[in-house]
Amino acid sequence: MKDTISALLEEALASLKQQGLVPDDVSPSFKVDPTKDKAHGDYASNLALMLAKPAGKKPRDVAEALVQALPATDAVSKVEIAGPGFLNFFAATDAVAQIVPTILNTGDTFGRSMRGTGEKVQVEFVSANPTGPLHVGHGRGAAIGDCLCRLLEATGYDVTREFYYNDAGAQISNLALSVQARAKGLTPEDPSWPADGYRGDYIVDVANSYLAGETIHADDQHVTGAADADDLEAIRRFAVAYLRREQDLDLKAFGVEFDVYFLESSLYRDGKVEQAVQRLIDNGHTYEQDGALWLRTTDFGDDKDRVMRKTDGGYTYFLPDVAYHLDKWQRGFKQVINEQGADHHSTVTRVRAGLQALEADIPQGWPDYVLHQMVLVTRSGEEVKLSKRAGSYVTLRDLIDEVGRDATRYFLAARRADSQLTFDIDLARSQSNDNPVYYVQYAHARLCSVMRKAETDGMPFDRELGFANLAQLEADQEKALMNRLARFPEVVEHAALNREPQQVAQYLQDLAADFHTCYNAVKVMVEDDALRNARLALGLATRQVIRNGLDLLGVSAPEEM
RNA sequence: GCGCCUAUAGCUCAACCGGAUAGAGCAACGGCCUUCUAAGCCGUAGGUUGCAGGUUCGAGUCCUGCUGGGCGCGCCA
Repeated sequence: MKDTISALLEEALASLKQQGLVPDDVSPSFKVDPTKDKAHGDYASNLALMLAKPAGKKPRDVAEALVQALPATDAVSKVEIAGPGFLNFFAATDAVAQIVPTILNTGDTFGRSMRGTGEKVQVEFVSANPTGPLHVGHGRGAAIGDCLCRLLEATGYDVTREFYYNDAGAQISNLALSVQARAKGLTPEDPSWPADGYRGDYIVDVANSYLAGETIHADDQHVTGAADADDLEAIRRFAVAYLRREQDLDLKAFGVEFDVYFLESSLYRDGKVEQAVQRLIDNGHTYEQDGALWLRTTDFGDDKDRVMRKTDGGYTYFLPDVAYHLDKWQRGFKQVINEQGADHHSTVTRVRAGLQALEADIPQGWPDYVLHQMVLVTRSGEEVKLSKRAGSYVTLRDLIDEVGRDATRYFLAARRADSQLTFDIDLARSQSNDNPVYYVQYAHARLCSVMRKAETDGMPFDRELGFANLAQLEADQEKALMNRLARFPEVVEHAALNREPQQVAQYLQDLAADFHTCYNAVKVMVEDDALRNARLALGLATRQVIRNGLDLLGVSAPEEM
């Protein structure tokens, strides 16, 4: 419908140009938007307002000329000029209702497009260090990242989900020392406990498993505990494998799976870190100072230069990051999105600066970043800070176990990444109308119930009869619902291109509200065969779109509640 | 001190490339179940979009300055 109106306006615009009312070189990016107020029709355009200045006329006069020039069509029943010069389009009921067969004929693919034309996109997200269980912040990253991937896939991109494991840095040495200390029976209270050691109870589990000689299956590798508390290297390998497996299990329980697990250690093993260093030195962007090797990132917008090789010969985390991103580029990803916590935002400038310094024809501003703000968890109005297992933070596993996968995913993905999120456990658990997840799922279950009723009453949906009588869907609530359904594809595209999964959640709540309103206003199971089947068709279409939308969020669509 | 994010109804949040009278839910108040799931619906009330300027036909949205909140400013990641 929106496209139809845009096309009509394009023709009218061409006609005005021909008449000499508008200069030929004007091609405004005008909008055709759904109206907020029914009095303004179904769609409104600002084209006349955009043309007023170049045409040297009053907006309303331009609007008048546009209306005159609009080609005839039976999709639109009425066009009005309103306000400062908006064109209000009233869609013909028949035309609006055509969305119903469109949805039912395309089914699961309704809302999908080939906008991305199969282009490769990589989304890196979660990327937690294998030093402990995933926390709520990782959960937010997982929910946002995975929904983004689903949106991009629905928009026609070839998506790779990637998880980067920092398995080579100082944090890992720290982990090994902590597990070793536990294996030797030390506790964090002991004076010889390693400085900055990990204190959570899970370290005890790792140590016990190691001492018991258990075998860990993580990814493609199997690591068996050497049971030797003095073999720090064996402890390190075992602990990393153990925690990676644990994180994988949590992510699986959350419905998130990755295509590629990229290990930081592989960058060292394959010489990619060395190559990156050499390239930066060769390009003349480095200098030695205080016994360290620095990269002049200030040449590329950073506020201070950064150390890349420490006085002890080791590299700072930032250098493998640069090497890693060069590798992404060389793998052919013209589009890369990094989803991370905003507490790491300082790496954005740094990594981009490092990539520019490589002089590898990587565009400025590559890669994209989606940064999410902190998550605060509350219960009974109080902040929850501790979990026994992890110590100082709430784990993703805690949330999934307590409130369920659907509610956890929905809550973590339904807010703009930019704003801080308060995760209210009581609200997420509540099976009541103040819980948005249930509100949407209930709409789906209710529709399933209607369909079941149609079957059991011996009046199953007759597709041909339904499609033939869609013009009978004349109630305001039905028109509003159909207009909402028609918007789904643009919502998907918009959410994908702007990297804003929360728009899908917002849309679903609006759609569910439109449906519930309709449900209360209009009875589906009426005697009149024609009318009943038209309404069943609308119901099925609504159910399909709710299902498609929930699927983009990775949330289930229950048939009964 | 500097950088990034943020401020919208009592609360939690929306608002598509700048569009018409800023929208939902919760909480409050009043209604709707002998009829397809009341986990629902209808209605009432609730706003100087943090403050002050600017840009223009038009600003919650863009620009500048302030104020409050979060995060960051390591040879940690």
